[in-house]
Amino acid sequence: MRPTIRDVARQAGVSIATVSRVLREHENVAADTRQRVHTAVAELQFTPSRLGRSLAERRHAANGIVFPDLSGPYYAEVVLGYESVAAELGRSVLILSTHGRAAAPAMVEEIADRCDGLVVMGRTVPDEVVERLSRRVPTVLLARPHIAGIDSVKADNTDTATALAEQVLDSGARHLVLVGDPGLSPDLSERWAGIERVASRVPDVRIEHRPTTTFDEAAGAGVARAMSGALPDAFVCGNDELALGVLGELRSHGVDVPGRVVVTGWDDIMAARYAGLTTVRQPMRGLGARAARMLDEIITGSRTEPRHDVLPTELVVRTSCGNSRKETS
Amino acid sequence: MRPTIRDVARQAGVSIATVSRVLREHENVAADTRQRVHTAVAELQFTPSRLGRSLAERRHAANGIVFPDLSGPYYAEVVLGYESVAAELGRSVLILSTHGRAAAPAMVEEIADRCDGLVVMGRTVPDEVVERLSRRVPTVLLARPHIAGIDSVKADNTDTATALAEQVLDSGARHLVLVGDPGLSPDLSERWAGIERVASRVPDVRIEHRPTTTFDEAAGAGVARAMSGALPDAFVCGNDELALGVLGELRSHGVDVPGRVVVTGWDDIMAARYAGLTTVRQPMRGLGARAARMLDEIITGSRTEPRHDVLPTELVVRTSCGNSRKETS
DNA sequence: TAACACGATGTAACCGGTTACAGACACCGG
DNA sequence: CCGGTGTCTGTAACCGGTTACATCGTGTTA
Repeated sequence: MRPTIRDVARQAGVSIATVSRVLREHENVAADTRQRVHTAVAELQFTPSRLGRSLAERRHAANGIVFPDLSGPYYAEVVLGYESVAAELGRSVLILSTHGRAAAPAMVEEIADRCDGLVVMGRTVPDEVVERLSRRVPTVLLARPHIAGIDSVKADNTDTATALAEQVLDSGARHLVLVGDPGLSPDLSERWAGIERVASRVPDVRIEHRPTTTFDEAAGAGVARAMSGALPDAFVCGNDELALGVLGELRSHGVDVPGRVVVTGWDDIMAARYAGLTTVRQPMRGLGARAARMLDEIITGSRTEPRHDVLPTELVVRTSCGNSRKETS
Repeated sequence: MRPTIRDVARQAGVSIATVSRVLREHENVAADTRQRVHTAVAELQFTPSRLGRSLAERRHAANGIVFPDLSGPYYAEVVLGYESVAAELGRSVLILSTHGRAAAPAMVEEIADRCDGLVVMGRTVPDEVVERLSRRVPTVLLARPHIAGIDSVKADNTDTATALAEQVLDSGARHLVLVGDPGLSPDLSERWAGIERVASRVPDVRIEHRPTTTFDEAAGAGVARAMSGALPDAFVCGNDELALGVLGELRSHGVDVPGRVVVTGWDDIMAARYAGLTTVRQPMRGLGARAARMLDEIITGSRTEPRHDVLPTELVVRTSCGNSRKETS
């Protein structure tokens, strides 16, 4: 059995209060008493129980983050950014991947009860769950639409969607297919809205939607295959994985990209560079890091007014749309 | 203030023991009493405190995983596999990225104190720390050399290193450069050993080492640049990121791959497919999942003998070494 | 009808820390 | 020599649950 503070107290011949004082580095402990306690701690190899301490202090010194899935570079990078700031602030990190599970709300409640603050990402649990949660524990939304009174961080979708739309239209494309279900990701509806706004100002533009149930390469390839009979001028995809799927399917059938069709993605994952994909770079780690700091502000109470941050994104033009020369940057 | 079990007891007109019994679904509680408790719970929106419960039950219902970094697809995938099994087993997941920080051992001890079991990956903390840890909490090593008495899982390095070496030598290469520091990753030394064993059986093979301090593309590009004056026949890289860096550098200088030089990686990350990189596929999620199950076996006590599992890996031949036709599988 | 078993419930002691409060003791000035 | 002040330390009451054990009332059996 692991030693407790009472064992240390007995060994040092003092009370548990004194042991606690020494460990918490309180003042007003005589030097020789402090020494005796330290010796006892060392002899017993005592480390205070995190549980006991948390219960008494009424804080966990841990934060949580909830995301739909960790596959694909996007979420992993966000979580990494989050973890690194949380660690710097002396907090452990709990993760929960909801993975489309029906039990997600219960799982989120469970994790909420283990930490002092929680970040909830995009497509994980419904708004009413988030609202209930946020009443119990400080909450920051990440890549999710605002909810009144709850902090949020997201990457810009609208401005860069505009730039992306211009790039696509500049390439001469008029028949655009938007790949990905905006119902599955709040980011997507903003992106599509931005693109449609630009498109509406140009004559003869035709926009078609192709929702997918997942956001992976297989889904992208499926869309491209289904349209192989009547190709549009452009596949504008909701993320890079979809776009890479489209691109792979087209290229394997000898379709000239960007000559015949242009393709764009979103996120700028590593593979996008190697595939020459035109896309939008998001500050993935920055999102996680910012969320961690905002959460800390709420937890420590250094800020009380809610904040809604939008981090800038950047259009990255490569060969798949609008840049004829080879590029690997 | 959040309601406690005593508030519920008062509201329902019963004792806290009865409330606990109802919540834990013990038998021997009268139906109407149970009903009253449930009503009180609902009215107060009571949820038991995880801390109080953990303290009394002396278990956390949480597991931890420690890894060096989450950047790059490898660790993210492993963590994902781990999380999904842990969630299935009803355990929350704590993550800790040591990130080369000097304070890593202390951080690991901290996280160890928050969970019922811990997975420690490759290059995070020294063996003596792991041994101390494993005396306190069930531990599984992942992608780390065995330590007597401590469970471990890893992907096969030796067999596939043999296959890879044969592939490289079959391509005609005789002057091989091994990129990546085996001191930084236990996996690497096994891979290099396997390759050198094969090479030693072929006449006139010359092997050179080029350690790098990191495992990213920049490091790979740096090595290729440094050798541009006197190119070897093959760059055999410790992971895909290094290989992609090498490949990018070579191609941007018009070096013919695989005509003039062949390049191989390890891991089979997504970008490898798009870059046509010959590499070795690791069951990344499988590693995480297996570790989670092994840990569960130790925690529940369903197994007491240590186990050392090795998961199979697979050589994936693409254009960068040994396969002339285009491939995107 | 008394003895007994058993089901339902409460009491209180844990789990392992923190900390308010009180007490003991030494030293000071009037 | 006495009251006041300040330092050091211990007692005990928390934090919020679980559970062994005691208690009480009822139905069953000899």
